[in-house]
Amino acid sequence: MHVGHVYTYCGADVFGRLRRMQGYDVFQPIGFDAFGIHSENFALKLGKHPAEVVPANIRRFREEQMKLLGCQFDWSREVDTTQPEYYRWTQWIFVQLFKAGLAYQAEAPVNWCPKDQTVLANEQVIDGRCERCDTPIVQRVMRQWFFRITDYAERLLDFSGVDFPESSIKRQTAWIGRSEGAEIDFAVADQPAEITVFTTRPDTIFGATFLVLAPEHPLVATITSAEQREAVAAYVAQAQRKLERERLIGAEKTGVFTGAYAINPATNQPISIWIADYVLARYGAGAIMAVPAHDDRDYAFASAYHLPIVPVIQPADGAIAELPFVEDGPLIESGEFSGMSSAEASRAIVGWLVERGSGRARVTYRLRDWLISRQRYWGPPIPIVYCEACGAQPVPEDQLPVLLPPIENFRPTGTAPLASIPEFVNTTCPLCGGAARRETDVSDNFLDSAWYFLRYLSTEYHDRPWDTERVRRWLPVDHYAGGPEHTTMHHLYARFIVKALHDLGHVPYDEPFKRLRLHGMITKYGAKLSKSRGNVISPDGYIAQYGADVFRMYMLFLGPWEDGGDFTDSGVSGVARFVGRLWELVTGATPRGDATLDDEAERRRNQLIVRVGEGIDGMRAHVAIAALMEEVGWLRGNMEQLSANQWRRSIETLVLLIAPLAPHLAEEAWERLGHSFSVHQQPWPSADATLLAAAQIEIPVQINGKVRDRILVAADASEPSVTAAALASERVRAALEGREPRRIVVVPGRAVNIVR
RNA sequence: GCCGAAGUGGCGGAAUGGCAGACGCGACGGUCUCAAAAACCGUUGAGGGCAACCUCGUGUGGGUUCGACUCCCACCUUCGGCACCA
Repeated sequence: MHVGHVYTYCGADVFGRLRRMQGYDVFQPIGFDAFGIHSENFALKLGKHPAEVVPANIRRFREEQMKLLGCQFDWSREVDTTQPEYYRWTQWIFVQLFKAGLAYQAEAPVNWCPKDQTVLANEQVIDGRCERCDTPIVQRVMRQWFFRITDYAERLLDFSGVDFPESSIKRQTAWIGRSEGAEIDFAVADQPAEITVFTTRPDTIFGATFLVLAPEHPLVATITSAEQREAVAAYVAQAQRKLERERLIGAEKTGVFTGAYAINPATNQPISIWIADYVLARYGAGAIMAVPAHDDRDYAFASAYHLPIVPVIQPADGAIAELPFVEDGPLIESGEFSGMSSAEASRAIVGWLVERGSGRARVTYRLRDWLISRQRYWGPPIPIVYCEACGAQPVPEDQLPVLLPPIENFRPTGTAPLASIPEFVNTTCPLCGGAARRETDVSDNFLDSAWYFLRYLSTEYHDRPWDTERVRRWLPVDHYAGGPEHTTMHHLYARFIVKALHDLGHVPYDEPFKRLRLHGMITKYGAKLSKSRGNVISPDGYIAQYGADVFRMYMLFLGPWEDGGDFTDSGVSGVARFVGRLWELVTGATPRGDATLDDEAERRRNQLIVRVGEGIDGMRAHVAIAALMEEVGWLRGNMEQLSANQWRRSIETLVLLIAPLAPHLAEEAWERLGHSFSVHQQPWPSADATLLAAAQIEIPVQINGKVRDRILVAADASEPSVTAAALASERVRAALEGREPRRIVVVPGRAVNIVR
């Protein structure tokens, strides 16, 4: 555990504790997501077995670290995703999706991590590198299991019912990447084949002067001419060897002619068909119509290979366009469509293609189906059995879980470790009883975490994954505290799984999280905390020295929770000093002062309730802590002017308000004040709105926007009386230099501005 | 290149149209002490003035407004994300 974890957990805990005091039933669960490559690699590094390392780590994490933080986790409902009673239901979800046709097997180009020796989902490739080990990813064609998350693309774009940060919505939307356009079929000249392309610019079809297929396009071999066969084969082989990253970033456009021609359905002219790696097999149709006059990439390619460039769009102002001209504009050289605007022409041309049966409107998504298989050991076996006669069959639900067998050599080799265990592989078909083989891949770690919020509620149930009544009562999650790194992975997957389970009748709602709040990152000298950088900071020493309460508050005092911050321990002493002063107020003698400041103290007390509550509610505990510090300072300085009753009222409020932030201190203080256990079961103090404002307030008097004086007026003073008071001020009169004000703006309760 | 967030003292930050710099760190001065630490008290945006006070000041340039850190436009910088997505 490092200080980043403390920041995350305590930020969420302070919020949860406030809500509990505010009278909500708060369920704050915790669990361990300990399957997956990360845990397995860690075990490999230690030369131990994950089944041994994981429980030991969980124990240390829970007993020696988490429990010291003072978070109100419900440990009785802890989950551990590596336990059979948990992953049984992960497998059950797989079976539900399989039965619904949402899990399927396909031969497809996939991301392969050569170091981890497994495939990865698209979301788990960061900048062309493995999300876990940073190794450059290569493409491989393999038969793998996928979830049809793309079927949910449209619904995943709908955030209308949830309160998510704008950044999260934007990122998920961009990741899903909806784009409207058309599919257009091009007949191949002198061959029975047809090539379908996807374009967002059907209006430019008259300018399509060649076609480009991705090297992996299934028709490449079919259409290539005998003369070009060798060159094409060489190019395809070369493209396969390249890392995806190199293909994407390579500035130079490369490609090769297939020797074949297609007919442009708009012009009826033959156009050459090329293969180039700037066209991606996994997007759209894996093939494009190239319009070099109106697309940067096609222009670069056409220039490099001396292909024809035909402008068919004009700038709206009629100027001669500098090519490539990628904006919209009126069509030229486009037959009956000439003169139409891009938007108008797109509609008309798609209509015309539909009539001829050679095209259709089409929406495409950048989102890929979720690749679920992993050729690794440490995960839930995918619950599928292959039978010669009956094909792929799900393991019957009453036979779940498919236990992960304890094996010694689990080192990844590229083929699933489970495949080396005949006792595991060989089984019988659940349908016909004949000999069958088990699936030997395990499922993606992100599937484990895509549903745990459902399991927390019903950890004691062994006959069902969750109790419907409890789901109805507690879910969806009211406040989900997480990291922005999960935006296009965990959050997206969880939303998908819940929507799928909803459609299958297993949960009554279709968004897992109502309110999402993202925490910022804790850095050291501006760098992310990581073992490889050697800058991981453990909270243990700080907690031992200052106590958990001081450390919690210190971390949150860094600034807004969503901003994170750079960890320097230079400010811990300030929080420690504050806690010491508060403690003195609680334990010191009660003053019997003259009560002259009782009214002010009461007003401050009410204001404090509002400030602390609003600060915590907005995940800005630092302003709540600052307000508490101010109040402690004020009480210390005005003891002699407060009655014993008012003093006690103020101190008790202070203790109640600090309870979410410093739970241990507050409990002890509460007891010292003569109350019984527990301060955390007390209601959050309510502020009396009528006491928030003072009878007399000080407001600034500005002249031309510059503050020249401050005057004391009644809070409810009328405009004319405020004006009169402002003009009566010595300083104002001096600044006016005898001139008549041209205008006087009175903002009730805030300011007066005199325009000279 | 595109999308997003942010730029305020020496530092973390506060103020979301009305007194810029709350609160804290650091620094400086003081009390206590043989001394130091701790604790406590005070000062601390820049410049000017003996002083009361004055001038400037929230990345840069423009704009809206009686009034702008806050709203609008353009730009610069930093961070995060996406990136040949047709």
